[in-house]
Amino acid sequence: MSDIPNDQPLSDAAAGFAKEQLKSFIERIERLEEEKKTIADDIKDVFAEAKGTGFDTKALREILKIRKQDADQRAEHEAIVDLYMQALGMLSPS
Amino acid sequence: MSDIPNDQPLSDAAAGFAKEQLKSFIERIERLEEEKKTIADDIKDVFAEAKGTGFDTKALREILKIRKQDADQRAEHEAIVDLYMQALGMLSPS
Amino acid sequence: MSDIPNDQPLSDAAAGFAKEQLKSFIERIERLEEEKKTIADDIKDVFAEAKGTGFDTKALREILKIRKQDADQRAEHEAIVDLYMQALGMLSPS
Amino acid sequence: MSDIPNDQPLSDAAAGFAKEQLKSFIERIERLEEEKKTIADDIKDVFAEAKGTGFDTKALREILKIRKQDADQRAEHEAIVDLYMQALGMLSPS
DNA sequence: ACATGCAAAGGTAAAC
DNA sequence: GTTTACCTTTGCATGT
Repeated sequence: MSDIPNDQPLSDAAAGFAKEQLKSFIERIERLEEEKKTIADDIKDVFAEAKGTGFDTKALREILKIRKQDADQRAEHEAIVDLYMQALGMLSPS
Repeated sequence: MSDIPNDQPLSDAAAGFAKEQLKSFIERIERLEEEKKTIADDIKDVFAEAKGTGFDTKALREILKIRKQDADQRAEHEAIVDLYMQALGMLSPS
Repeated sequence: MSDIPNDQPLSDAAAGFAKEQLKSFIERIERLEEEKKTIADDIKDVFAEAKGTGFDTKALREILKIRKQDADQRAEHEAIVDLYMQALGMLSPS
Repeated sequence: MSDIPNDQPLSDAAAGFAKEQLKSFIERIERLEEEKKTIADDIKDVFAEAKGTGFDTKALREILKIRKQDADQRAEHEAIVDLYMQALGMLSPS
């Protein structure tokens, strides 16, 4: 529940600066959130289109999940290989 | 990495078409999910930057939430006004 | 922020009953949370013991993660097989 | 799944021993994680049961949080008292 | 169309 | 300070 830092013993210029910064951060985030929502809506549209073409969305989601898991696991396997190679001194520690 | 089953009583052409369509849907969605993740990461970066500048992220999130609520309320209010105006014949029905 | 249900127009007996019930639920949960914490501590102990024996805990965690992923993926694969079999009418829908 | 690398300059006996140890640690942890999950599920069940009886789970969680804070404060207090007693020679150091 | 249950994502807090 | 795990919340799908 803390507030914006130090607007008491600051010059008006500094306070105004912090205010502008705050406004900037807020607006940047809101802009990005908007873009994110747009993309989320696009995804929904694609699902709807696929459903309209006769595909089962539940199966589609399942496929996407598995493909994601595959990718994750590939990354994990590489991570553990690196870890072992480090342990064997075949790789310089990061 | 198995494909969709093509042992239904479909012509090879139709099966191949469905397969291409499926591939297209999957790839479109995966592409969009990637974009969504990029933006989510961007948002994280902005929060990190704000934190580094001395702002309290929890307070920032609270402000964003309030502003979002306000926006929602405004939208809802306008929707009701439109509805009334439609009912009164002051607006053409959508 | 709602409260315990209906303690206004209830007989003292009913109110007492609700109070006892509440106490019972709270205590059951607190008991379980305690057990959960004990086990979490046990896990930490095993990691510490392994580390003391010369094992790299980071590698251990990596192995555990992969084994978990394997299990999850096996379950997912079975789920999608079922889904396809349903789609092909080889399985009754759940 | 792959094992730990045994191409180090270790005797076969030593390598086999390490392998057994690793397996043991992994299995002990997985066993404990399973138990932890069981208890977490039990807790969920109790919340569900409470909800079914008409209690507001959000309020229940709030009560639990407050009681936990109280317990933590009490524990902290006792720790300080112990510390003082140790300092005064009224308690043997841990 | 609504309401409920479930799954995924994000946020928060703790552990290393 | 970074990462990881838990928990909360939200949105999505399903059924009535």
